[in-house]
Amino acid sequence: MRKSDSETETVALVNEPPTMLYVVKQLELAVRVRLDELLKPMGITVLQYTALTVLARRDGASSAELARNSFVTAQTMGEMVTNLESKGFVARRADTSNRRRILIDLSDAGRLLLERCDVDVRALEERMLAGLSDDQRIGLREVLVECRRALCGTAVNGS
Amino acid sequence: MRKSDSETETVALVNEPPTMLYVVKQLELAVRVRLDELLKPMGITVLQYTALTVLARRDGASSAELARNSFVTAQTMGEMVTNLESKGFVARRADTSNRRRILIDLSDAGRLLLERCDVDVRALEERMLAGLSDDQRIGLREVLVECRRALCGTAVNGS
DNA sequence: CTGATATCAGGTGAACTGAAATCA
DNA sequence: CTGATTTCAGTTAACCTGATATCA
Repeated sequence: MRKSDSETETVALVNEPPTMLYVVKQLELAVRVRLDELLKPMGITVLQYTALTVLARRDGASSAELARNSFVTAQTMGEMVTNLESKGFVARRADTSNRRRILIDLSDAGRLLLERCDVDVRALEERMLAGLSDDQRIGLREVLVECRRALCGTAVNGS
Repeated sequence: MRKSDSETETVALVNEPPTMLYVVKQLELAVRVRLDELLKPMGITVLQYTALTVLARRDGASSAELARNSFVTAQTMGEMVTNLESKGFVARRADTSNRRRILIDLSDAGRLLLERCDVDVRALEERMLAGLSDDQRIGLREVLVECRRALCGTAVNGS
């Protein structure tokens, strides 16, 4: 399994290339740092921003649904929603057809915040993809979605 | 800016596809959860494991170097190294040529731990890539590395 | 009764800023 | 003196488990 032909001149401790898992992590790490720099002046964290963007595409979701989508427990997501609510970016609303559920909506302030971030976030994404051809961009999206699906059996959208 | 042609039958709030930044994050999220399940029985966290794999390829690095490689502050990395040292997975060693630096090495226990994780981590990676052709795998690595480089100007290896 | 949801309580690992000491 | 490294102290956001109440 482990090939030992050390062709490179580097330190021969482990001369295999980094794993794909590591490369994925390194990219996400770089994205997170840049996104954090961008969002800090806006008063929200990367995770809060992510939750807001999910709500922008799935308005009226329950806290439990958001939790499943983000791979966290219902308690954790409940705290985050409370936090976002106290900042005025989301509002909770009772579900008339099911009194145990509490639906979550973006507030106008939340929508405005996302719009204000939009330009900078798009610029960041463009910067990340700058060295790629159109075909590479399309292929990258497909491949990332496929990898994600292979790991958890769910679509990125959360269905 | 906001196109209003609601062709789909879903909630027409935002019918654009998720951003690439979001897809990258979702994949890393899925990887982290699976890796966490895998590493928990080994007694280390994903971040500790990552630090160990970096040391396996760059033995004798300083805490500050590791911090830069992982986009965290020197304080944070210092704590993590202390943690790993107390578990016996790394050892600190004085730099004879520069007394302010403290070099960090994997211990035998640390190397053994990585070897014990290796099979499961490789299986996880293979699971993630299962739906991809060889060409797609090669292309994915190149593209991810290029995206990372575009965001921070450094090679994945940390030079 | 079972299962899903929400929430409270308590705790932890991981990150930050600020400040200080050491040393090239 | 400047800059890099390490480390101490305090704080925070984000996550966990466990327990509890509600409701379909």
